[in-house]
Amino acid sequence: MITQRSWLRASRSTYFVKTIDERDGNVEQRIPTRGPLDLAATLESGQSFRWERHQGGYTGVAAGHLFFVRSEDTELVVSSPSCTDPASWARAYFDIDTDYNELCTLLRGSDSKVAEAVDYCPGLRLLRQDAWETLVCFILSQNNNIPRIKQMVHRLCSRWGARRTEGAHCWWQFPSPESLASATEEEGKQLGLGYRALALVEAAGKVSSGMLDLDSLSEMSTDEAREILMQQRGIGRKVADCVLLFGVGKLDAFPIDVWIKRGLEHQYFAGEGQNLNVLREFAQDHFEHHRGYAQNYLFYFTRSSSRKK
DNA sequence: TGCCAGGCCTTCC
DNA sequence: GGAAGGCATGGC
Repeated sequence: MITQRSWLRASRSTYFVKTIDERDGNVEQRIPTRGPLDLAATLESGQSFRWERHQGGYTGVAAGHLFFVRSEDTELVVSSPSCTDPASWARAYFDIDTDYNELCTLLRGSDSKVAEAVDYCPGLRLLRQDAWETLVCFILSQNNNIPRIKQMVHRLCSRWGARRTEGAHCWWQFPSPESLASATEEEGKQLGLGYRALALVEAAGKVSSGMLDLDSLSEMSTDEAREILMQQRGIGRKVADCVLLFGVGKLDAFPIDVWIKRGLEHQYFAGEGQNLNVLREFAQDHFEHHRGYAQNYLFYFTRSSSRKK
């Protein structure tokens, strides 16, 4: 498998321009986005669950810090009351080192269906998130909808996350594995997490004890990493692939949820229902390169166009 | 009011 | 090995 990232990356000549945000006094940093960037699509599409609209942009918590982001023309503007170098965080988080002009061109060349999905929202980014946070969020995601997942994550953070205050701002950090490991299944259920509570507490215990080393997953093959994740309670093929794609940077992962299943069946199988294994094999062969990016665009296209109808 | 949701697990055949 | 049913509950 040829990795696409090496040649999608261009030189790291990104420059930052610092200004002062008059609204809250935080230093703003501006990053050239190198291709389209649609913040609404990216932050509300069910990759991450901790962002809210705020004064023409978004506010959210990541890596323990509170961030404000907005897009202006070809720049991403980012500030934070606590992080001293929000631009460095944003560049990684929003996949800025990938040239999305080039990526979109590559994907459009794969087939007309993918081209349609890319053209529907070329500014959709693949977020590069923390593996632990991604693991927790996607354990909660099973048989659930995005607004409710956001609620659950919010409750989880305010119950077991550390509270931080900086000036006029306060926020909850994402709970550490140690913090969640101290919780019980019953407490999770009382918080409205349902039957997912047990999987959550077990995963926290394994991560905090070192039995499950999330950092090591990036060093493994995607298949090896997936196998380890799927040994955990409450983590099946789909959740594992989401963790690998959004949290570990395995760009060949291709999570198949109900929307992707529907989309693939509609686009490639004349609407005829297919077994999940058939769809996995199809995706493996058909989307040989940049599979994870293709999945992201197809998910957004299928879900959004369906909701419009 | 009833179906659905970024599914997984167990049981049954 | 694959299909069916159960699981909690808010959104639509």
